This record gives sequence, C-alpha cells and structure tokens, in this order.
Amino acid sequence: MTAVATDLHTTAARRLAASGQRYTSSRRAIVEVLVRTQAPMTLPDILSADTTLAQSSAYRNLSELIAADVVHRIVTTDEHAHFELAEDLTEHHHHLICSSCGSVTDFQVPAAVEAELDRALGQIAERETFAVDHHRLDLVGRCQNCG
Amino acid sequence: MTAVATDLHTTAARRLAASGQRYTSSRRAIVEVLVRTQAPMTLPDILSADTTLAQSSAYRNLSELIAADVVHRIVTTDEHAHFELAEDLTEHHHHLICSSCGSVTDFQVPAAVEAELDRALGQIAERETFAVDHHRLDLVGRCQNCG
DNA sequence: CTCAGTGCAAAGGATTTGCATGCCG
DNA sequence: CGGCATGCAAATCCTTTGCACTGAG
Repeated sequence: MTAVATDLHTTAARRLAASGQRYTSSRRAIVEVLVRTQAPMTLPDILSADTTLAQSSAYRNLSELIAADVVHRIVTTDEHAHFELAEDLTEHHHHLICSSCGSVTDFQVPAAVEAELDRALGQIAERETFAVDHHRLDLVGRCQNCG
Repeated sequence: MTAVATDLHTTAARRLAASGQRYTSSRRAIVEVLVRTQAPMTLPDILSADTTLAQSSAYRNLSELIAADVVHRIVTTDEHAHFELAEDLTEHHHHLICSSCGSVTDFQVPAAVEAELDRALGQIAERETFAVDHHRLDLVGRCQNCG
C-alpha cells in the first residue's frame, strides 16, 4: 500500500490520461489536499485548504477526477457532498457519519467480517441480477464532539 | 409484521401526535403512496403517484413525517432524494442503488450475517466513541434494466 | 375562534455552465 | 497554432420559505 501511495500522482495522471485529460497543477493540488487531510472533505473544506483554487474550477476538476476514478464522491444528509481519494488509492474502509455536524470519518472492519459480508452480498447481487460496483457500509450517529 | 402493517396508519398518527402534529389527509396520502409502491420514491415520483398533492406541501409534510420517524430520507448520488417508510414500519433492509438510472431497490441479508455485522460494528463504535443510531449498507452498481 | 395545514410564488443554496482568456503540448 | 483548462459571473435545479387563505377541533 505504501508503494501505491508513493506514486499516487503517477496513477492519477495515468487515469486522467485514460479519459483524455491532463493532470494539471490545480488537479494535483486537489489531490494533494485530499492526501494531506486523510478524511473526506467538502468543497468549502478543499477551497479553504488551498485558497488558490477557484470554486467552479474545483468542482469541474473534481468531476474529472471522479470520472477518472481518482476521487470518490460521498453523499450524506449534509448539504455539501464530501470528496475523498478513490478506495484503491487508499484502503477499503467505511464511514462514521455524524448526523449532527455532518462530519465524516473513516474506519475499517476486521477482514473476516468484510469477507463474510462480501460473500453474502455476492449471493444477493446474483439473485437480484444486480452488477455490483462496490458496497457501502456506513454508521450514522453522533460523533465524539457532538456526543 | 403483518400486524404492524395493519395499523400502520395508527402508528403514523400516534407518532405525529407525539410531535404535536396531525395525521392529515395529505400526510396519509403520502404514506399510502409509499406503502403502495413498496420502494423508495423521489418527490416527483410521489407527486405523479398522487396528483392532488402540491409540491411544497409534499416537501413540508415529508419533513414532518421524517421528524416523526414515520418516513426516512435516503440520499444517493441521484439529484433527487428518495423517501421510504421508516424501517420499523417495514423491516430492516438495505438498498441496491443503480449508479446509472438512480433507482433504489430494497433487499435483506441473512439474519446471521446481520448479527455478525452488528457485533463487529458495535465494537468499532465503542472504540471510536461514536454513538451509533443505525447502520447503512448499500450496494452500488447497475440494475437489471441498465445492465 | 384559533392555529396548524395548504398552495402559490418567490427565495435559497449547492452545483453547473457560458464565455472569453490563458497556457500546455 | 489548437484545444484543453481556468475563472468569473450567470444560470440551474432541488428544496425551503413567506404569506395569505382554508379548515378542523
């Protein structure tokens, strides 16, 4: 996984290239902010972390990054969407979503549970003729701060 | 569970009353549409299923129903939010979310898997000092129609 | 009577888009 | 040079809100 992190930018560049896009400095800046923060961020979060970014360009670049599977968009009940690096650039994980302040934190479950879950979900998908892209397991509640 | 379904409207009325609200005919109409459809619906879906409803009132009534825990709001990547009956009025279930057409379908997992999952999640919540309200397990992919 | 509920129209707010300019390849 | 990328401002679109009216208790 550390190897992946090392050339994360190379991977990002390659994926963008695959969709005929460039890995410009703005796009790289967004990815760097996400790497640095290590948590799903809203657009305002991203803009304040790097004030040189223009709002519309940030949204547009995020769209490209999402299309290229470099970034993933998380929807919560919060008014803003949250953005984070694609799972395969980090590690498979889940989210703790605070219904009070809207914050999103990552967590992982034991591999055994994850495997069991995948098996069960696989069967269901087959039964429902549904082509699974990925699963999403979140815990909704109140975070430490909102107690 | 069938008993619950029988006096679902009674339950809805009671819960609204608990928040000092009435179970008016519009609200009942919304609940009936949701019961009839048996699937999470968007606001346009609801309006076209019962054309006597006004848009703003529908939104307002849904808010009350959500506050009274009669209806639950599901957020997807789709532009519209989806609404469905609260889980305890139906049964604990999860969602198949189509990333192509945005449709949402229900499914359930074996009780054993569910129990195992709850156990694992409970430990995590404790470790993270997170007060879990509920968990959310969705499968994202392509539905039968979108192949 | 009173006050919650309703409907219309207008406002709000995150996200998207049009367009002229800048810059990489 | 040519076309993608950028930034500003304006437009979009789901959702919420203001306000006057209606109806149930």
